[in-house]
Amino acid sequence: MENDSRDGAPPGRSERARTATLEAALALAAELPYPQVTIEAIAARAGVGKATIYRRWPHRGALMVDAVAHRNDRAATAGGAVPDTGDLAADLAVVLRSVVDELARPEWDALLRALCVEALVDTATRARVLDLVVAPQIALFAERFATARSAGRIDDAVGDTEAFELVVAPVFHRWQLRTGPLDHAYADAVARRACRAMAP
Amino acid sequence: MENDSRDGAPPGRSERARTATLEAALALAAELPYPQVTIEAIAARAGVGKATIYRRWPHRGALMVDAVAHRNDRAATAGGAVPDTGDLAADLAVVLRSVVDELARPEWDALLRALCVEALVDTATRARVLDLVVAPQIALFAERFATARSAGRIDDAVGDTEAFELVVAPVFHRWQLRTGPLDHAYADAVARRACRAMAP
Amino acid sequence: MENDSRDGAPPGRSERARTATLEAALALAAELPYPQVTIEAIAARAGVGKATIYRRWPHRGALMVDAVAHRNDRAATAGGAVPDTGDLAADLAVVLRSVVDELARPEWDALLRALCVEALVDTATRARVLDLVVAPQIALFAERFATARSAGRIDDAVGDTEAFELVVAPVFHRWQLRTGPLDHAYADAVARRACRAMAP
Amino acid sequence: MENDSRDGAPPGRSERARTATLEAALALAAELPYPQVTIEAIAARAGVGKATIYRRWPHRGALMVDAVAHRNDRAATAGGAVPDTGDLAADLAVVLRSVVDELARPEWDALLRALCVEALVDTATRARVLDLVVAPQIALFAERFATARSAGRIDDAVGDTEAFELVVAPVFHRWQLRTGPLDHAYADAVARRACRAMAP
DNA sequence: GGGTAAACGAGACGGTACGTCGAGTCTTGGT
DNA sequence: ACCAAGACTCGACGTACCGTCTCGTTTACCC
Repeated sequence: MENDSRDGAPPGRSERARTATLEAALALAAELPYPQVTIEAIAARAGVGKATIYRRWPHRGALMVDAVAHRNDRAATAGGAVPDTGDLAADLAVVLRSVVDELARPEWDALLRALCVEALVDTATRARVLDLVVAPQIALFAERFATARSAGRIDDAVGDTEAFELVVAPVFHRWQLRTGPLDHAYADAVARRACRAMAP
Repeated sequence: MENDSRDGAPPGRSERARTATLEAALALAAELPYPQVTIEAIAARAGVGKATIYRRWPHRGALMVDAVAHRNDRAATAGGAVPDTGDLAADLAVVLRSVVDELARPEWDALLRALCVEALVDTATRARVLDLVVAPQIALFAERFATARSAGRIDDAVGDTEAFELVVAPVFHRWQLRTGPLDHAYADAVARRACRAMAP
Repeated sequence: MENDSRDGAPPGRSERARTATLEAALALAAELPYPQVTIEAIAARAGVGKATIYRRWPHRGALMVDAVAHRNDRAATAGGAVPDTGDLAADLAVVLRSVVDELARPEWDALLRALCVEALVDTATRARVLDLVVAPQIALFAERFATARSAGRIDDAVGDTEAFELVVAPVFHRWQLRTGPLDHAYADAVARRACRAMAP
Repeated sequence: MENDSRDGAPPGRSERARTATLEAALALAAELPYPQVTIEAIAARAGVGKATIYRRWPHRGALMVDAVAHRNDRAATAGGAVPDTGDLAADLAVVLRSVVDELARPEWDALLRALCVEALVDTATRARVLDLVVAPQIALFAERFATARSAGRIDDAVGDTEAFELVVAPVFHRWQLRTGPLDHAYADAVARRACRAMAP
């Protein structure tokens, strides 16, 4: 169960090095401005040689993606699936509120910003972010969307990704550009509006 | 006589150096991966001393923001105001299509990614981006929103920023994370859904 | 009386600028490591524009030579001529002792080191040092040497320069390389040995 | 295996980098005005990173001293010991002539001037010059002085350093300030006079 | 005594080198 | 056999001066 280097790397004696590296990356991303989260600093913090890092990841971006995925493995991210009380807007509001709360925590905020930077700078990294971080998030919503769709609350023409975007994009946008306060009120408003947008 | 600096800005005697720097920054951002858009490269391309750049801008981020603002000064942003045919969804669709088209142009795509990177890395830069780039965009929509609001197509509770986010955020999200194709069809769908979301 | 720029420069309104520059150069040479005695620092200290300095001197070396000459104009350097008590060795010892004392004063030490650096780095400057600083020193000894020569204490084959070198070179050498203590005892020994060396 | 650094010196793994740096420094000092002998130029010429130089030497001065010492290691200094024909003046004249000849070679002249500049600018460097360059020279004379002393040609009160200075200082002085021609005739005269000066 | 030209202070300009830091590669020792 | 440690080359960082160049602003001289 993932005790192996992610991409079929030689069975590598030390899972330890891998874990230490990922943890160090997470820790540094949380406590330093991102440009100071250098491979050198990560290696030092992890008590690992730089070569050991380069042997496993081609660049910092790839490492950071794995670090976030690693973190998400440990804590089933945003509390698992979307609740289903029958009231779609309310259920989405609950999730968005918790998303907003997480984004308010500096570590997670910094980590996500780091991830976005890497995704913006390199296309391949962006694809990895999509697969390992965004797609799982969409999957968490998919089930609830399916229910809502069969209850006639979501237009059949609106796919899971599209629905996800209607719900999450405004929060993402406001988080990244800080066009306004990112609070529970905003989460509620977005949930409500998104429901209307998706309605048949 | 061109011996004037921007807006009574402190020092800058020669506008020439300023302009050359901004143009060089734009050109390099368009043709190189962003990490290679170094101050050194910009200075060389602009035929300007590094010190001249550092005398005007504290870091690359500030310079890039000004470069984008400079570009927007020259080309009245994305074609000026939002059209008003009376059909809000159609009008927004027109704008979103042109936004999508612009984002498909590699130079603008690269430039915007650069801007986002800087905004993600430094809070002060993010604020500048908001003021100099995002706010003007919102302003372009504001008039149309006002009309729509008085025509009863937008809920009075939805402010300009909020409305802007409902319209633009999904496109922004898809552009940044490439969760799906970013084309005219998507622009139309988003415009339509956003209108419903904003309705009273 | 030297109230004019040294080399027939246009009648130059301000002797003040010239003097202030030279004094600033002397002051800085006395208080800073020589590499920090920059034209920029001298200009700032003198309250003078950099261009004003470059208008008068082609490089720092030329400026420093003039500065030393300026200083020597003010204070008839090492107390004027060599005494003549009839005892050559004793007379020379008196002078060498005062030379040693001067070299022990940090300002003069630093200034001379600066001068030597410039002379070592540029041939033209070396020539100027020779003319404006060393030759006058030799001249101070010449009269005493003449007396000694007619008293049969100096071989007629030994010219003034040669005699000067026999007397001063060991002190200069020891000052520059610190091969040993540079004190009155050494001054006396050198004076005595030099007399024997010069004898017919 | 050449993997050894100088004298059990702390880090330096590759002797290659060290040697290349020293040779480059010597070459550049011989062919450029000293202010152009920059660390950057040395690194480039040596095919070595600047950091590698700074890792080994704190400033250019220290590097130049080692470079000269390195050169002297390769070519047993100025032809080895002072000859001993029984005639002290003649023996010293031979040596001084070869010193004069060496100083006439532009490379050695330039190198020595560089060394003097560094010694004049920094006290610690001066001490290193003394230890690594001057002291060995004195040692070469010491043996001959000892012989001469027991032959009653040198006053017992004149130590090796003092004797060395009497012999070499005039040449050094004339070399540095060019008070007159630096040729064999001068070498002979100085040797002769120095012998008289040292006599009991 | 007012008008003009020069020299001035200030300091921005295009450059070069500084000394530092990190990237990514490679070598050495230790376990 | 693999790994931490860290030296290696390379290149960008941000700073400091270089020597040149505009700028207005004083003077000092000549009408």
